[in-house]
Amino acid sequence: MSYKYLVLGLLAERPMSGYDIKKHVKTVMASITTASYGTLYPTLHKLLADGDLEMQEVPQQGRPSKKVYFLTDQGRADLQKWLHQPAAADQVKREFLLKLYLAKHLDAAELRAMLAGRRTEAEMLLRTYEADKRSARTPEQAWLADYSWSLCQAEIEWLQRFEVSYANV
Amino acid sequence: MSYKYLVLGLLAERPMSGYDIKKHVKTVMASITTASYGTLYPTLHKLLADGDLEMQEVPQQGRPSKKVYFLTDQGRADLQKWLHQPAAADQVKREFLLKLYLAKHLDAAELRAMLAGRRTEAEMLLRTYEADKRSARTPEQAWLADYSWSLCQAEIEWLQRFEVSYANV
DNA sequence: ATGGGCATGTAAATCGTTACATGATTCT
DNA sequence: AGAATCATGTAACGATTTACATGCCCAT
Repeated sequence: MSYKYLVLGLLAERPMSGYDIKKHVKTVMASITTASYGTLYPTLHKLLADGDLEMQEVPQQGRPSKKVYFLTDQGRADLQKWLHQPAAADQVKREFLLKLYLAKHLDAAELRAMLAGRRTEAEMLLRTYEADKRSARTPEQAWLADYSWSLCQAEIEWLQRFEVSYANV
Repeated sequence: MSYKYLVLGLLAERPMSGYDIKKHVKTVMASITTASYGTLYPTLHKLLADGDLEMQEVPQQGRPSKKVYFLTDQGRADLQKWLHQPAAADQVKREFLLKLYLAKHLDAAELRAMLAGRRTEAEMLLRTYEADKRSARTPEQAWLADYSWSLCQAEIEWLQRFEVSYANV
């Protein structure tokens, strides 16, 4: 997804270390990305080299010292520019879609099982989004959870319609 | 997405060359994947080496000869096994979601512009799905188009609700 | 003759995940 | 004592895209 703007966007809010960013991503942004250390640290190094970030090492008592990164003017400008561009139209690369497309190789019972399985998964996801909505601490977090919830709900409804209509065939 | 099963699934229907697969993918599966030659040919070579496929070169008059691939029993078994597994729960990695999350760095007018832009894009996509629904030649193609249409429609509705509620803030 | 379709492929670059490597401290 | 948390990073691997490279035929 280009993690550049993820990093830039989070650091625009407050200076952070790589570890801080990973924690933030894991706790409040899990529905957007799963960015790992293997991506995050190299991204920070690259942005530092490119002049989008600066870094200050902060010693701590009883802990390893932190490398705290913060935006330069250039980094801030890059972020603003990106934010003002329209979001790239992204493909919905779902494995499920491929299986649906290849459903001719399944018999009716198998197809129904697949759809039911998918719906069960989606219903579980929906519940995590509901939890996200309740625990949201900023408007942005709430929007995100609500958006994801809405699309997930739409998928469940589609699956239900499909299951009903397919049962009659 | 692992193109293995895309290739296996298409070849299960009828033997094809890499070129044929690419054409099929481009014309009727555009909403699922954009698989390029750089992925397709190496995937075919690998599946051939792994014993999932066999190949026969077919000379043609006035055209380069084709390498037509078809499934072995092993390939057919692999495909069946995969089809019977539940689809992996996939993340909705949308660039738009990241921008929404980072919206605190935009002022109200800019946010409205972003949402409107996104809605316009989604409405265009919706029209392509409607065209896909009309031109579908198999039930599977129709399901796919209908599924994509439903999710796209849900996104548009969410954006409209958001635009309305946000206009009052 | 130029562009498009048919047909094969490779190379370089980018992107990302997973697993590994290290080491101190704090909680149970 | 062992597990979790804090904190940094690298290496190997795998996946994918884009661009390149080749060449024949057909229609305008």
